[in-house]
Parts: sequence; C-alpha cells; structure tokens
Amino acid sequence: MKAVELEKSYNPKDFEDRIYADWKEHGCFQPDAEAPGEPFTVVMPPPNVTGILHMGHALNNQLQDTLVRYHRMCGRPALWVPGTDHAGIATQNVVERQLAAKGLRRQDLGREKFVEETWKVKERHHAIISQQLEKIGSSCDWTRERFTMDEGLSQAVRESFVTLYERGLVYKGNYLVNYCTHCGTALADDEVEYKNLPGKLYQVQYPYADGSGNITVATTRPETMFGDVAVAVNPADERYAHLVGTFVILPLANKRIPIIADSYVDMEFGTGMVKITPAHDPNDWEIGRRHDLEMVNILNADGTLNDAVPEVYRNMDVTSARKLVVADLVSGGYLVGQTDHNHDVGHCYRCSTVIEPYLSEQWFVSMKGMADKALGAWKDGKIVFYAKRWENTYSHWLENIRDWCISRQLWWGHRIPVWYCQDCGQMMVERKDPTSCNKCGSSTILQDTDVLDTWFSSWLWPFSTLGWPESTPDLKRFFPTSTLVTGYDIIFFWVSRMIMASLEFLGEVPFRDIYITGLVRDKQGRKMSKSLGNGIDPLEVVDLYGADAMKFTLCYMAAQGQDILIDMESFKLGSRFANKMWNATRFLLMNLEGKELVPIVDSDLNIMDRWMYRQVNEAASRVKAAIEGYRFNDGAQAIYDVFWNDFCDWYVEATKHALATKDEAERNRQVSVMLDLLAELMRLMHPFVSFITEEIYGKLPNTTGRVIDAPYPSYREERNHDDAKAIVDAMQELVRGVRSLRSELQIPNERKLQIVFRPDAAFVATGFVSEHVGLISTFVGASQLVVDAHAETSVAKAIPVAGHGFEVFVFVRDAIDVDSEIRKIEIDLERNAKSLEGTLRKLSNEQFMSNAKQEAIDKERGKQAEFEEKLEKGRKHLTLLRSL
RNA sequence: GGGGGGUUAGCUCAGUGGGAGAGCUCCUGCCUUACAAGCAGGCUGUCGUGGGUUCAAAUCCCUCACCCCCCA
Repeated sequence: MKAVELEKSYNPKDFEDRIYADWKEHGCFQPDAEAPGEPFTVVMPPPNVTGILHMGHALNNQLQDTLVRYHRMCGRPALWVPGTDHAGIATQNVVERQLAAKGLRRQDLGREKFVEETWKVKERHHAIISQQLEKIGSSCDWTRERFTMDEGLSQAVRESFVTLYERGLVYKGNYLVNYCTHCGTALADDEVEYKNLPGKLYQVQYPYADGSGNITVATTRPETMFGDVAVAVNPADERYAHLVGTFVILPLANKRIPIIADSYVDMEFGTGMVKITPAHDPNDWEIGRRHDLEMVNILNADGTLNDAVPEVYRNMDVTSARKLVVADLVSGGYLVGQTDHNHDVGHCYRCSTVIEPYLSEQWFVSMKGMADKALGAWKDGKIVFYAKRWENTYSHWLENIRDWCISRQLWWGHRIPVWYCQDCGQMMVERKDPTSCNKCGSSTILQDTDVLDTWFSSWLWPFSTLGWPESTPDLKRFFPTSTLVTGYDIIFFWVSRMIMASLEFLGEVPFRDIYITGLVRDKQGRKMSKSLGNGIDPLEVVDLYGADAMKFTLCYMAAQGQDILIDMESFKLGSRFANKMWNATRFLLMNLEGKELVPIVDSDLNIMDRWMYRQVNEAASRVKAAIEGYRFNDGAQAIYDVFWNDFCDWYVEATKHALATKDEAERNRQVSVMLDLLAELMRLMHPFVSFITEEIYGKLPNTTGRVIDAPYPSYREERNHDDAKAIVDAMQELVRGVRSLRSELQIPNERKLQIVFRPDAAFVATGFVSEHVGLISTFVGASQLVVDAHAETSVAKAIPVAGHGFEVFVFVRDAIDVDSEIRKIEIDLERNAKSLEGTLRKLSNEQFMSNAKQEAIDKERGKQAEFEEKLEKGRKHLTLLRSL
C-alpha cells in the first residue's frame, strides 16, 4: 500500500460541504421503502419559514440526526421528513414591516397582491433555512420536504376542518377571545404569555342613582369603565346585601347600572365591590353570561376606543385613554385612591403587545372529546415521554383543556373553507370551492375572510407530510412515526394537538416516543434571546469549529430532561475530539507505506488487539443502550472514552512499537488489524460526528462505500475478551505506577530508568509483561526492565511501588528524599488501614452478612484481600526504607 | 394557589442503593515527530440543610432553605 497523506491539521471546511453534497446527490437520505424491516420515521418539527436557525434548532436537529443515522445504519428504512411551516402571524409581520419601510400598509396592496408578495418572501427565506440545516449535517430526505401551505398539506387542512365540522367539533360563535391589537387578530389561549408587571389599583367612587351617597370599586383598568354593565358583590357579604338590586351611576358616562350579587367576587379584595365589564374581562364575561347582562364592547379592532364611549375618549388608544380617564376621575372627585399593584398582564407570544380580551365572532374547535382520547392513549402506554416527567405537563393540560380558537384575522394562511350566500344567508362548509349557493343557487357567495391558526396545519404534520388524506404508499409504510424530538415549550401547542388529530383522523397515535429536549441557555442560565444578544449562531459555530464539533458537543451535553448551558468556548470540546480523530488517522495512514492488507485471523490477535476489540465491542453496547434509551450524553461519552482513552492513548501507542518489528508478515497483520479497528470506530462514531467519520472512512484502504450506509457495529459475544481486559488493566496499573513515581520525583523523560518487576504468583499479566518488555519499557521509559518473581532487590538503590499483585522497583536512589518517600508510604498505609477497617466492619456485621446480596459480600472480600496486600507490601517497603 | 425541576470539584454538568465521576480550569514536567487543539502526572468535594428508612443513602422517604420553569 501507499501511505495516505492527510492535511497536517484538521480543517472541517475542506470537506464538510463536499460530503453533504455527495450524500444528497447519491440519495443517502432516502430510505428504501421496499426494504424489509420496521421503518424508523421522524418528522422534523417544522421551523418557521421566515425564521433563522438558532441553537435550539441545532440541538433538536442534531439529536434527530443521531437517531436517524443510527437506525439507518442498523438497517432499518429510516425516513426523516424535513419541512417548514408558514408561521401566519410571524410571516405576515415580516412582510408588513418590509412594506412599512416603503411607507405602505398591507391594505394598500390588497389581499391578493399581499399574499403574492408573502410567497416571494417565503421563497427567499426558505433557501436560508434549508441551507442552514444542510450546514449542520441534517440527514433528512429533501425529496420529501413539505411546507404547511403547499398543495397537499392545504388539502389536509381543508379535509380536517370539514370533517370536524361534520362531526360537530368545529363551531362558530361570538365569544370573548384574546386579541392582539398589533397583529390585528385573535389568538388561542395558549398563545398568550402572562407577565407579572407593576400597575396601579384605582379606587373609584360610583354615586348611587338616588343621590344618597357613593360606593367604591377597585380596578386596574379604569378606561374599561365605559363597558361596565353592573357592579357585583358577594352574596354572602353582609356589608352590601341591602344594596343588591339598587343602581349606581357610571361617572364620566352618566349611565345607570345595577348592583348584582355573584359568588365569584372576593370579599377580601379591595372594597369587595367589583365593576363588571363582560366584553373586556374573562371573569366578567362569565358573570355576564350568568346574569344575562349586556356585553358592551368599547374597542375597535385596532385597539382604540370606539363609539360606545363618550366622544372625548373615542379613537384614543388604551394607554392614552387610561391617562385621560384617571385625570377626569380626579377632577370630577371620583378617584379616592390609588395604590401600587402588581398583576399578570397577557402579552402576544409573537409581538409582546398587551392582549385585549375582545368580544368577536370566531371559529372554535371543541376539544374535550379529543383530549379525553389523547389522555387515554397516554394512560394505555401508547405514548412515552422522555423524560417521563413531561407526562405531567401533558396530562394536566389535557385535563383542563378549553376550546381552541382557530380563526385568525390575517391574510397569510389557509383561508377558512366556509362560504356565505349573500342572498339567502346560507353557510356552506366545503371540501371543494363552491361556485353557487347550495340552497338558493345564487352565485353571490363570499368566502370567510379569516384564515386558520398555523397550528391547525401543524397538528396534522406527522401524516399530512406523508400524503394524508390520500392513502399514499408513504403513509402506509412510514406512519405512525417512531420518535418526535421537540422542546417543552410546544407540548401544548403542538405535541398534544398532533396526538389528538392523529387519533381523530387516523385512529392511532402519531408517534410512540416523545423526546423533550432541554432549552439551550447561556452560561448564566438565561434563555438565549435576540433582545439580550446572548444567542449563539449555529452557523458561526460551524464556521469557527466545524459542524462535527457542534454536533458532538451538543450530544455530549444533552442529558435527558436537562437544559443545556453553553457559550462559544463549549464547542472546543467537540473540536478537540474531531481533531484527535483526524490526527490519529493521519498517523496510521502515514504508516501504510510498503505494507499489505491481509485477512484478519482471530487466532493471530495479540493481547492488545483483543483488548481493543473488546473495548470497541463494549462501547458498541454502551452506545446502543444510550441511543435507544435517548441518553445522548452517554452515547457521546462512550465514543469519547473508547476513542481517546483506549484507542489513542494505549492502542495506537502500542501500535507504534509493534510496527517497528522487522517481521514483515507481522507488520502487515498489525496494520490490517489497526485499520479494521479504525474503520469500526468510524462506523461507531458516525451518528455523533458524521462528516469527519465519512471523510476518514473514505480514505481508509480497507473500506468500500460510505460510512453513512455501512452497518452499525453491534455487540458480539465472541469479542468479549475479558481475559485480555484483565491483563491490560494490570499492565496499565503497572505503567501508571512507574509514571506516577517518575512525575512525583520530577525525573525527566530523557532519563531512562532501570526497573525490576516482581509479580506475585497469581499476577495475571506476568506473561504479557515478560513477552512485551520492549513495549512496557517504552510506556514507562525504562532502559532496562527485569521481570523476576523472586527478586530480592536492594532498596538502597531502588524505590518500591506497590500494585495489586505486583511490586516494581525503580532504581532512582539518587533522585529521592528518603524521608518524604517514607511519609508518602505512611500516608498510604493509613488510608489503606482505614479502608480495611471499614471493609472488616462490614464483613463482621452479622446483619450485613445475612442481608446483603452475595455480590456485595464477595466484593467486600475482594477489597479485604486487596487492602491487606497493600498494607503488607507498604509495611515491608517502609521497613526497608527506614533501614537505610 | 397548583404542578414540575434544580442544588455533586473553581466553572458546566453526568451519576438512582454497595469503594465519589467527566470536560474545562488550575498546578508540575514534557515540542517523546499523529495531534501543544497535544502527552504524562497531580490538586480540589460536609454530594444544599435537618431528620427518617436500610446491614448499607449522593442515590429512597419527609422537613426546611435558596434558585428556575410551567399552569391558574
């Protein structure tokens, strides 16, 4: 063979893009649907098409990538469906901002033109997000990519809406909803974020209608008083019982409203009297319904006050109106007090504008029945959350479900498939656009102007992306999907609803395993956000360290159920690891010159080979357990350990020695084994560090094809060479003992040591050490290594090192301070004596002996022998040193 | 008000019943030609507090403290 020259330093930019393009071009991400075996399917949580990939996406997609690559290599047809959603509000906001820069409003363009414009923006942004996913190495099947507003998915949305309507689960009604005046649309309950903010509690006097005095009500929102239709007291409140049924006058508006009794009122809060504004407060709305009160809406859709308020306040926004109302109440003598008061204020989750409860005609989905089924599926064990505790979040939300407001007053999205006849008023809910009224035949029909909530299309994602409502081959083959990987912030929005939709429309759960990722935070534990400027751009990480560095680091840090705290520096971990892989490979490949690849014969393997195979074997079983149990950090740790600590630190070092042999056949054998191990390690590590493993795999002379579709290493009983492990463990203890002594005594590496090694009769590695004197000498830096079971070494010249089953004598008399050596041994003796004492205490404890597992007892006995041996050797060495 | 999570080495975090771990940092010595993005060796812990269960607790149960999140 020829030596293969690798670049001197690891530079991921040299190959990452090239490799991704190669995978994509050769269809490596496309599953063979015809292949046997249970498919492994993942649908990517669709990022907002106008969004930018952030660290959370990078984490989420990396974990999916690890899963998919692992299962693909295990031989299952693995499908990962990518895609984006149209993000109704967010995208519309983006386009409106662009228009605003030109001094335009969307109304200036008109609906059709505006939507056209939005599609253009979508196309531009879409390229960005796909490119980012490619940069981080996501092995998703781009040929199956979907968008929530493409034709097929729009059909799915239409089908689901009409079906639910037919089942009586979609209805229209005039209700109090959460309304964002900035976005100009209604929102669902869970799209409102509550923030506790400082405010004022105003005490306002309302005069009795008969002029006999005043009552005092407390309110945080005085400007809504124009919508007041009553004042309520608790029926049990004796202070006010006599007032129920009388009337007061609304100041500034000069309107007569009744005093009513309702048990909702908290007698302890404020004065125990509450103004009732049914059209602007959810609790008041309930009271209004109970008492059949009028609903007075005082707002326009843009958040300004409407004609229901006195003229001076009209067209003012809420904040200005509040100021003026307070001023007017003061000057009118109605305001008798104001105190600081913190309260929870709802904000729009998209734009942070204060939410107004707003009475309007909207479409809703009736949720109770679907929620019960979704709860049932969980109780029956058909879905499992990782980590388990998220099941509480899931069940709690479903148990307290409220109907879902799905209409949005936007232009960008799926238009509600409902038409109204302008002549007879007939309402039609249709799968296909009608051209005339199905009742009176009039062709003057108008479609509902609202669009549907984006989540109303996302909740179909696991099956709409596979072709539903058509019964496509993909749907039959790949649904239900295997695993969903997502963040806990959308368990309500998305996860629960997908389960409900799937049960409703297909009668089965959309996925069995739900892995909830942690949130990516900065080192101070703060959420990464644009406003804090503490975010880390995944592309910047890729640029600085390479995609593999990011991929590995994220896996390494992804402990189940834990948030991830990182900064830019964190990615050095992965970067160093990738660099280590690169350089180890570089070394091995530069040694190929003049060697031949020969078949590997198991019986020819030496102890180090057998040990290394065993370690890789063990790692394979660790990784399997880790990935299948969604413990990504364990998997990353396993490959890190085996590659760095075993392969590089010991096996490759031993190989250096082995390759120096003059025996050509042995050299060829050694190189072949080494390459075999390296190739297997690349396969093992591929799901965590995909690019570099592919690059290296392609350069190995003993491999064909790509690592991405190579078989994944699995645990093999016949490679469980525990005998080799015992020997190498013992050898390592011996080597570490000498190295430690050298280091403590500050003996420079150049100075080669004279060493006598004295094994006990039962020492497991005696043969190995005897046969590999050269190798061990290299490990410890010895000029002479004598193995002598009966050595009577004069310590006048040597320092003894005690190990488990052996002693080593290092001839460095001149380099030591006898007193300090004595002290060290004394400290050691003390520690061992203490350990022995603890062990003996256990072994002499009857209850321990009768209750403990046999395993635990055996272990204690082993410890006893070990401590006694060390004590004995230590004492002997102490005596020798003291005799000097 | 309800629920969940966290508290382990200087930092970030693994570890769920039997001798306290990793990465980074720090200290010491090394450019031993694959890698100084490295090698070798080392220091560091009342496993938040107080109790309980157990032969045995970082691990299970309870109390308290502090921090974080979700829901109402």
